[in-house]
Amino acid sequence: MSREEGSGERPAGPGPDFVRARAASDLASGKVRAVRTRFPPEPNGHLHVGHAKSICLNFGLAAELGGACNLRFDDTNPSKEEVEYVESIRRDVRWLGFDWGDREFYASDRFERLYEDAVRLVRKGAAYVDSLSADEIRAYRGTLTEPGRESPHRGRGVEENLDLFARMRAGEFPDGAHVLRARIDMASPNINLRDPTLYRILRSHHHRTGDAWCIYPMYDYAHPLCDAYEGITHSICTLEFEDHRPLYDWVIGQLGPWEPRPEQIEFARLNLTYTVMSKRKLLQLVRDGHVSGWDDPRMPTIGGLRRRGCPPAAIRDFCSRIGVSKKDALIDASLLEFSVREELNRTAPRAMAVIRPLKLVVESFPEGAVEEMEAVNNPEDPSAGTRRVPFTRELWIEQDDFREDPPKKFFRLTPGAEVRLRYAYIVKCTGVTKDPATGEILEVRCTHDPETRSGSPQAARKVKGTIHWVSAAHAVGAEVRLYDRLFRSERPEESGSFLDDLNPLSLEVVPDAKLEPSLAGAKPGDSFQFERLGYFCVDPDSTDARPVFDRTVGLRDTWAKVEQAQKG
RNA sequence: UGGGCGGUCGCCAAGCUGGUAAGGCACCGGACUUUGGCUCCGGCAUUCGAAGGUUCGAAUCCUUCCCGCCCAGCCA
Repeated sequence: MSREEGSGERPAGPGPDFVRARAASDLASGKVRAVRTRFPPEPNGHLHVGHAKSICLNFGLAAELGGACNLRFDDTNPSKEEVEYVESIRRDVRWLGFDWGDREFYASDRFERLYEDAVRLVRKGAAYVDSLSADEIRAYRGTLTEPGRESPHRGRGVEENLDLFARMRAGEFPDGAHVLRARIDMASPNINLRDPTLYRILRSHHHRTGDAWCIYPMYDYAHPLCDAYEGITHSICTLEFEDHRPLYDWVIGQLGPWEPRPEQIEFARLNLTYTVMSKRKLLQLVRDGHVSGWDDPRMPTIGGLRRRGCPPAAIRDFCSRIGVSKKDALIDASLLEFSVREELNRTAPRAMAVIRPLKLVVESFPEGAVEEMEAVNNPEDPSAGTRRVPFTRELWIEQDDFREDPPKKFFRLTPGAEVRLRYAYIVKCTGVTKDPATGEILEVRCTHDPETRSGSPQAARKVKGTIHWVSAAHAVGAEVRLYDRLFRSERPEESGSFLDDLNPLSLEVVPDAKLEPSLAGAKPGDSFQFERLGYFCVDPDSTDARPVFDRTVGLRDTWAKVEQAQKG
């Protein structure tokens, strides 16, 4: 197997996983002529990173092997599904960088064929209409350790079953009156094989078929058949469906032959530290207002990651690094952050912004004068060019960059010490002005060395630190939203108490940060690296009058670690 | 104490036909640096859930045991 790079994406992480290996081998052995996969979301919620793992696997492996991946909506339960989700899912998959061409399918488009196949099942005696209530069926099913009992209706004749099933479809019975069941084995140790329900009567408006149907197929019946109808070769799903595979094979086997004959392969779903991934919990966060919506930047949803400024390439890289296996894994959130930083480091233009402003007065610099300093847009990408940043006598610097009483190894501004102002001059702190009443530092004062202007020979002088700044007269005020992990613990409490673990500091809004003027024209979605701080993205709430930036992720902060260590 | 599936470094994960433990993240050193960023160099499992056994040799084969996850929707 060659280790060629695919479509420009850098290979990362381990080699082929067991799913890719199997698909490749099926292709090599001639078992399948071409690989066909599918991503089959139910349109009843928004996609999240866990889905991204599946999307990258399904679309990725198909592309790598010269096959194709279908987008299929598993819309067999109209009571929970809505068309708004369909649009959201399509957008998210597309945004992640995948293309399903004209292969967009819906289980609901197969309702007629599925019904006809169900009739075939009834004809061959492999399915029957049961008239037990839901409670009775549950009671008859037995338990994990005791076999189930056969329904008194299990022996109904084919003609009666055909008649009943047709009348179910015709709407002659109320919801729940009857159900179509597979006739397999009520004593099977695998509960999924104890005559599973294939069809239920359900009067609910379907987002695509309207009121054309009042009976709907169950997942275990519709899914394998849709795979077969679409010519899927490898039906990749998550571990909890492992027990369903015998049923999947049963359905496929009853109604074949199929060419190709689809096979189900299961892998472990993604779990990430400091967040929750279940649909129910995410919905609760939104419904209860713990976050601003499905696309709140703290949410692990695709919409949340997008709004937060996470590039799709970073998500793809992350997915390639986590691997695919059958082990229940809890991935460290720092791995996602790593992928995000790596991508943004390459692509995000740099800019200077001060989040917690402290006035710095350069006493030796003439009042009213403005010098344009040349700044590099992206040291990782020379083609990004340079820009000019205005320098004046009064600047904003970061509060963290000045310490009247510095700890050891503090390389920033302190009384009597020198520091370099990025792309400008080396300045020396001459003192501070304090509020006589509170003792609060009002401003820091310094003088500059005019010989050290950036680019001049004298600028090569070594100074311990370099800090960023923004000209006070030119600063653009902005709201900056600092996000942190949504939960306090790696595994937010299970059950309903996960809400107790919410991190109260997951969002800090800074109402008046100071940005360099070049940031004024930034558009929603644009990402920047605010030098020495982190990566920030323009939020959709942003307006020209009031820019709003979201912190995607901070830069690695070695000093923070050192300082932390010093404090013990 | 029914069935299914897992258990290799703090977190992931290669290792599948036995030959003497890849890689990534994290972490710890150091170099470089007009971002305490990036980059670079170095460190980081005598051990593979446990115990036996087979073998010249086992994470890889056999046996037993332990731990974890999933399944009793007319959800997917």
